[in-house]
Amino acid sequence: MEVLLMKMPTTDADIAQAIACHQEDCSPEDKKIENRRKLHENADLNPSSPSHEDLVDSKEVDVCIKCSLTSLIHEDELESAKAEMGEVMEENERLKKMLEKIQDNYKSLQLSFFEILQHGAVKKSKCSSISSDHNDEPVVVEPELVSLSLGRTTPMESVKDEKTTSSIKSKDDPEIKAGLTLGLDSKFQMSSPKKRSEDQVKEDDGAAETWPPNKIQKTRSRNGDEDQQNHVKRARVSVRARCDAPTMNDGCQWRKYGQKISKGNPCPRAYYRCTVTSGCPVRKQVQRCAEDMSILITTYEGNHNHPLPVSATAMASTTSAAASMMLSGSSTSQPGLNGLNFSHHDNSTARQFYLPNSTSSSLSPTITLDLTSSPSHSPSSSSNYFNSFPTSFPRFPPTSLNFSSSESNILPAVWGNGYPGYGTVPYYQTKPGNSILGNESQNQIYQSLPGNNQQGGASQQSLTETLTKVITSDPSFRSVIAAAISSMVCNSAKSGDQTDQKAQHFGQKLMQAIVSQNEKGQSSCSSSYFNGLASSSSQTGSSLLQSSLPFSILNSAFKPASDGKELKK
DNA sequence: CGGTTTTGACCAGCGC
DNA sequence: GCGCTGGTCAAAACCG
Repeated sequence: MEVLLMKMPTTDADIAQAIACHQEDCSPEDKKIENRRKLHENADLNPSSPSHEDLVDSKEVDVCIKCSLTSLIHEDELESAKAEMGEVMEENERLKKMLEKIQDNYKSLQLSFFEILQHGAVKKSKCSSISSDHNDEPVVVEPELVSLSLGRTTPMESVKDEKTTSSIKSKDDPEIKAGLTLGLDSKFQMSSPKKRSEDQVKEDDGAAETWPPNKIQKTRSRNGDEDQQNHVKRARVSVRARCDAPTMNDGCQWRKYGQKISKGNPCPRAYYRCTVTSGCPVRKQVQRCAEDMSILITTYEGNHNHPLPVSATAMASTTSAAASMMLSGSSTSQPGLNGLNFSHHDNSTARQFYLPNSTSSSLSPTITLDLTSSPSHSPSSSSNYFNSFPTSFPRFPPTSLNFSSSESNILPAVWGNGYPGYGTVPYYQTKPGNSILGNESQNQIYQSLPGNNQQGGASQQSLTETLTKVITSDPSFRSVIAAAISSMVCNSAKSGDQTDQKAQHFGQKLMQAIVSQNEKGQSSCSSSYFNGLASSSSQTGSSLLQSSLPFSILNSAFKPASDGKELKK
C-alpha cells in the first residue's frame, strides 16, 4: 500500500507533471499529429487566411478531419485523465486515513498482545501448579494460554505453545488435545503417549519454531525422531489453483530441495523450503494434479518466523486461517459433538484430485483450499466438501474449503504478481481457537456457497446478508473470506469484463464491510450497509485486503474467551 | 562466486 | 523382515 501511496499524485502540480509526462511519452508520430493539429487550429481560427485556402486537396481535408478528431480525442483523454487523477487522489486520501487507523490500531493491539503475553506467563506458572495439584480434573486452558500464533512464531509464542500443549497433555481426549493446540504450528499429539512426554519439550524448541540449520537438522534427523514427530504433527494447507507456471508465486522466496515421483501421479512432486530467512521452517510441496495438469496443488506446512512480503500475506493469512479452522474442526470432529457438517471428507474423496496418500499426510491434518472452478475435475469441491461426515476417515482427514470462483479460474493476482518486497505490516497473529464455526455459521456457509445454493438465482443481497452473518460471527473466517474474495476481485480486475467488474464491486463492498466491521467491532452488519457502499470505492481489492486482513485477524486474537470455552463442548 | 536446481542416495514409517 | 513410499540430504551441475 505504501508503494501505491508513493506513486499516487497528491497535488495539482503532480497531476500536471503526470500529464506532461504523459505527453512526453507520446511517440514522435503523436507529436507530429499534435503539431499538425495546432497548425490546423490556427487555420480554423483564420478561415480567410491563405493557408486555409490551400486546403483544396481532398486528401488534405481528410488529414485535417483526422487531426481534429485526434485533437478531440487527446482533449478527452486529458480530461478523463484529470478526472481519474482526482478520483485517485480522493482514494489516496481515504487509503491514507485507513492506513493510519490500521497502524494505530495495530500498535495498540500489539501492546495489548504483549501485555496479555506477560500476564499469560504469570498465569502459566500458577496454572501448572494447579494442574499438578488436580490431575484428575481437566486443565482449564486460559484464553491467554492458547497459542496466538498463526503464520509467524515468536519465541514468546512458542513458549506459550509449549505450555499450552503441556497443559493439554493431561487431557484424556486426544481430539481435544489436537484442537486446543491450534495454529499452523499446532503440534498434533500423534505419537504414542510414551514418546510424547519425552519429546514434547524437544519439539517445541525445535523445528516447530525455527528450522534448525542443515547440519543440526541432519544430526537430529539421524539421531532422533524429533523431526519426524514434528512434521507429523504440523498442520498442512493444500491450495489448488490453476496455474501455468511451474510453481505459484505466493510472494515468498522458496528454494527447491527435492523432487520425487510419487505413486499415482506422473507429475513429480517438488519440495520447497522458505528462504526468506535461513531458519524459516515453512515448506511447501508443489505438484500438478494428475487429472488436470493445469491445476497446481501447493501444500504449505509450518509457520513463517519472519515478516512476510505484502504479496505473501494474502496466501499466508488464507492458509493460516484455513488451517486454524480445520484444526479446530479436528478438535470437534466427532459428529455428535457439534454436528460439524462441512469440510471434512475422506481420502477417497480427496484422491479425486490427488492428495498425497503418504504415511505422513495420512497423519497430518490437511486442509484444501480449492481456488479452481472445475466441478468436472473436483465434484467433491463443490458438493462433497460440505456433505455430511463420512462414516470413517483417517485420524486427520484432509479437509477442504471450496473458494471456487464461478467466473475466474486464473490464479489470484495477489499470488501471481511479483515480489514487491517486504511490507511494514508484520505477520499477523491470531487466536486460532476462535476459528470454530458454530452450527449456524456452518449452515450459512453451506447455503451461501455457490455450489450449494439451493436457489440458483438467489439475490445478491440475500447472499450478502448471509455472508455478512457468517463473516461477522467468526473473525477467523473473516480473514479466509477476505482473502478468497480478494483473489476473486484481483482476477476480476485482471480480466476486466463487465460481469467480473460486478463481482469486483461486490467483493470490494464486502471487504470494506469487513474492514469497517473490524474497526467498529460490531457484531452484525445489515445489508443496507453494503448498499450504502455501492459507489464508494474504485480501488481494487488487493490493496484493501492488505488493510483488512491484519485487522480482522488481530481482532480475532482478542475475541472473548467464550470461543475457547466452546471448544470444550 | 554465491545461490539455486537437479538428482541419486538414504532414512523412516507403514503394510503385508 | 522385506518391500514400498514419501520425505530429506547433499554433492554436482547450473545460472546470473
